[in-house]
Amino acid sequence: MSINPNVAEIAFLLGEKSRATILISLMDGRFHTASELAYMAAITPQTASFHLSKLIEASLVNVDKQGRHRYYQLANEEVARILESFLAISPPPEVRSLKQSSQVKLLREARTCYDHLAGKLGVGLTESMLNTGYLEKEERNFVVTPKGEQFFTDFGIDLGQLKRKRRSFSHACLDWSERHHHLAGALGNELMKHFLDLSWIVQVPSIRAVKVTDKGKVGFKQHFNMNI
Amino acid sequence: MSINPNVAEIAFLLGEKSRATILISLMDGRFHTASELAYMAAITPQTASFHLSKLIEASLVNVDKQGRHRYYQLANEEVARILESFLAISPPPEVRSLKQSSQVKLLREARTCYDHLAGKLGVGLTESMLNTGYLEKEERNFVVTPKGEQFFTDFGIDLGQLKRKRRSFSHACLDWSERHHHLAGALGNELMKHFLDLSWIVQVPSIRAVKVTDKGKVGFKQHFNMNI
DNA sequence: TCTATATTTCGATAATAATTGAAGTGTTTG
DNA sequence: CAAACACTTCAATTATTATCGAAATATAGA
Repeated sequence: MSINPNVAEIAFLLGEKSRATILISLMDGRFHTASELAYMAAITPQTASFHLSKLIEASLVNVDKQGRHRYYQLANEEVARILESFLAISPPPEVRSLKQSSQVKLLREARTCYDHLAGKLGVGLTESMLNTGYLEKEERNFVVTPKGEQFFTDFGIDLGQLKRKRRSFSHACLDWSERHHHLAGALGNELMKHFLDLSWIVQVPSIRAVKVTDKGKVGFKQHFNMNI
Repeated sequence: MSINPNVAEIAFLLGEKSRATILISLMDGRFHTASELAYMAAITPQTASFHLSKLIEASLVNVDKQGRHRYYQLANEEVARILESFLAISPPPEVRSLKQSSQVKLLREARTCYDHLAGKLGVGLTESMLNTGYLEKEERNFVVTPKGEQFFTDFGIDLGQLKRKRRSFSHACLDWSERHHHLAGALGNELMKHFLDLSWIVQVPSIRAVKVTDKGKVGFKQHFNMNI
């Protein structure tokens, strides 16, 4: 019984914190840019690039070049399954299961995804804006309707300035817990920053969860017709 | 979703060739000594000890101290399952499946286990010696009967010298392919060396398999009443 | 073309880990 | 008890590898 080299190779690649974080980040099925992945793993883009090249070499990850962006994703279903089995293998420590499960609950409820809102809150917000006709979905992006432009301006968001930024203005981001798209990009980022400024949401320390304040509950109801 | 540190930790431990070899060697369910494991992984006992202490710390492996020996085994069923799933994850390359399966067949037939015979040949030989009354099983050991002493002496094996050796004389070893015990220890080793000297068996290069020669077929039939 | 941005490559450094010789601990055996 | 043995611990060495600053490349948009 000789060991299949793949076992050790895959295990080796997973056995490094930064790479494990990158791979698990990619498990949401979305494409991610190298910078996003670097941010998530708390390393510099250079280091992320170094790790990504290793992952590509091992056929665990693919790149999709689009202009100056490079979108990374897991190479195929099997890789995702392998990673899933890894996660399944090491369940959260039993002792802290109460705290742990409440953390997962919080994350499902509302969290940051890179620099915008995700979870029930993020998806609900996006759907609300689609329903009220502020946004329209168009392939991988959301576009702001004239009605939306009026709304965002009244709400205190300078769309002109955002559009001038070199990053994606408003792309759709698939939510791992909700399995629906939510708003990402500069607009998604600006909205979240605005909610923080308005104290509608506060960040939960140490995890990526956010919480809606009482003030936020009123605000989301009034401006977005959402019941939190 | 924060990453469970266990994922990276377990993967890290598996991602090293020597440790992977040790772990997979332990998958046969038997206890192994540090020296055996070092031998299998082709490293020095010091290095094996170093790796084993890491594996113990991570609760993947247990030790059972018995006198000056320390018997290592997988910590529990779950660890075995995890390893199994790893092996399942990376099946042998399809292209070589024919060669691969014939190698496994060879190993099941007859192989070396550390320094004695295992597989069908090893188990069959042991059962033959039990049936003819040369050996008797006694817990984890085999004992040589008076009839057996006569036989081994006639066969050209100096039992006195073997008993004077500081290693286990004749313990029972569980066979992973046959799920039966076979003879290990100094006597098992001496028998195998004797078979090699007599050209009853030859080693198959690069894998741990051995092959019974035509001369061996006659010999095993004549002296051990075995049909190969 | 120039600038901002995203990413990679290069080079150097720091950190980490595997390996082994030598020495030490504890155990069995004659 | 002394010698052989199984194994570990220590210490030093040698890879290996992760990391990041600096510079290069490539692209999009003004």
